[in-house]
Amino acid sequence: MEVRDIASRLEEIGVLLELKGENPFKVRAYQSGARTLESLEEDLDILIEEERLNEVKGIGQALTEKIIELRTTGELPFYDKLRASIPDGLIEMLEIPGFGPKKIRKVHKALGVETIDALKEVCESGQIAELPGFGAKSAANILSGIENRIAYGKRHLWWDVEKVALPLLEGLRSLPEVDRAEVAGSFRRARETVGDLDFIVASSRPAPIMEWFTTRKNVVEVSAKGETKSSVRFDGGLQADLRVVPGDRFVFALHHFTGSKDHNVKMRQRALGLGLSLSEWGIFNKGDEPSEESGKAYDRPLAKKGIEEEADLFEALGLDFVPPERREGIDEIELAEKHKLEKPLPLDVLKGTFHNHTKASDGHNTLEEMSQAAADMGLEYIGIADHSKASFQANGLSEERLLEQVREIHALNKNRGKRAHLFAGSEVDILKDGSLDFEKDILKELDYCVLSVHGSMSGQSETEMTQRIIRAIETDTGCLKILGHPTGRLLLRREGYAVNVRKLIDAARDNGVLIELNANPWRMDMDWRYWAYAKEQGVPCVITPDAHRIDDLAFLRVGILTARKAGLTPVDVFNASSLDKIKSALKKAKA
DNA sequence: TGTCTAGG
DNA sequence: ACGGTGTC
DNA sequence: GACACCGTCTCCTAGACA
Repeated sequence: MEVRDIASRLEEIGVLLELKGENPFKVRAYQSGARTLESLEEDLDILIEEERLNEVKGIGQALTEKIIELRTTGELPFYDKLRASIPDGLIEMLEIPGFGPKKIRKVHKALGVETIDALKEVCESGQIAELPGFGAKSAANILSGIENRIAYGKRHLWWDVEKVALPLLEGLRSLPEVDRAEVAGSFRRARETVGDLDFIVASSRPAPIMEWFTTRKNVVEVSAKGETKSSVRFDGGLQADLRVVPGDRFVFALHHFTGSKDHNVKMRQRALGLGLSLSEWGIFNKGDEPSEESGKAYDRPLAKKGIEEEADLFEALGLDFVPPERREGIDEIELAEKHKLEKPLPLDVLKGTFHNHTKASDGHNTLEEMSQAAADMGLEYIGIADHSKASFQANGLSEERLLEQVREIHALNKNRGKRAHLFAGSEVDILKDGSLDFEKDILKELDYCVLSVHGSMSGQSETEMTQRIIRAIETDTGCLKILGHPTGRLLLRREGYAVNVRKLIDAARDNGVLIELNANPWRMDMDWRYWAYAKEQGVPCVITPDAHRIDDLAFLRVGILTARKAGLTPVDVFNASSLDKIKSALKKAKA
């Protein structure tokens, strides 16, 4: 089992133990074990080998055994038993907003409630309101929480959220009462999916802003409307929070609500080390408590003056500016301290792209339209990689149709005017046994090919799938190879197939194969978390939109944000190179 | 008031 | 459950 | 050196409820 999966398993054990009402310190032990595991500097296998795992702070006897078991066998009977000892209904109840482990336990113990339906009943019958700590209001809230929990818990594609966020942001900024406005949260960090939207506004007159926000057309529910904070839900289920803060606190609120949580914790720890205390309300000297009468956290003097931008806030803690995309609490603070944080990729870094479809397979535009659209975006070149014949469902091209397309591309390039240069490629299916859907005699006619798995995705073990793809990576195609969407995931729809991504990266390194950052909002594959390793191994990234129509070329923008998140720089990104350089690289790959 | 939940 | 302390 | 015992916080804040 992968290290990250082991960590989340430990995390889950923590949750389950909490539901069982176990010793809170035991619960915490699992949670902190999960944390340390995720940010482990050393290689887990080496630690296990040398029997040094229990020397790691926070991992003792019990956790060591469980981690080893998960790593070597992927199984953990302790977990299975624990899981089986808790009714599924109780775990489901965690999705009800405002209803956490303690309350679930209480209701379970006092009334024997084990399912959501039973919970509904005791709410309606009034039994729950009798319990100490509960009342009529609690019952009503639980009931509405049950009704909405599906929509509440749902996450949304970054791309879809942006369509809601930008018009709202623009609207907020155009209000006369608004001094500054930004979107914060995981959207600003460019996470591949977003739970809810957070808007932060600087103003001294919140009321009209709240009013404007809660009366937007697509608002279906106003779940909170206070003096400084409102929450609404849009059709489609997306929730958005608006917070209005005084101008001199804007930066602190923006930073706080941008997160991530882990990043915030690290920032606050750092502040403490400097004798300061950081919160969403400002940065204070450690001893300064809020004044007695108000008790409000912001009611103390700021320890630093003149913090107007986030960069000032980082500087106050002795750090370089950390771009929002990097704030995941991984290593960005250490890097910012040592002035080693990569400069964020500029939004115009790409000179061209690869992996796009046309009408010939399952796209909607012609070669000419695609190359014109690419030029309109300021790109010098665009690669076409329509599906191969095995992708029957996508109208994959036969050998004849592909060769015909290559001829057409050459003709268009001869007389291209202001259009972008076209590269001839193919998205070649990696078949079940790891062979490719086209033979070398066809592939060598291409400028490049994208190797992707589309069929027979289930039923293979991680080892088999990894071997399958490695075999494809090692195949001589007579042209440059790009590994396409390495895990095959479709966000919010289906998990990727089981595959050892690190081994794929190693194989790509050994065979001079590039890896795609497929910026199609459903994919975002390879995942940003793996790129640091790819970069370390010297495997270049190709940012592609996997466009099926000209509008999809815009996906490149979120691809760049994701590459920023991964800490990639222009030298790591293949298609940051100009047309001439790409041409010679492609030629070299054919030699 | 204390307890619980939620938020980053 | 972990880690430090004190005890034999 | 094994064992029992005991305290245990990654940070900081708001708001709902009884």
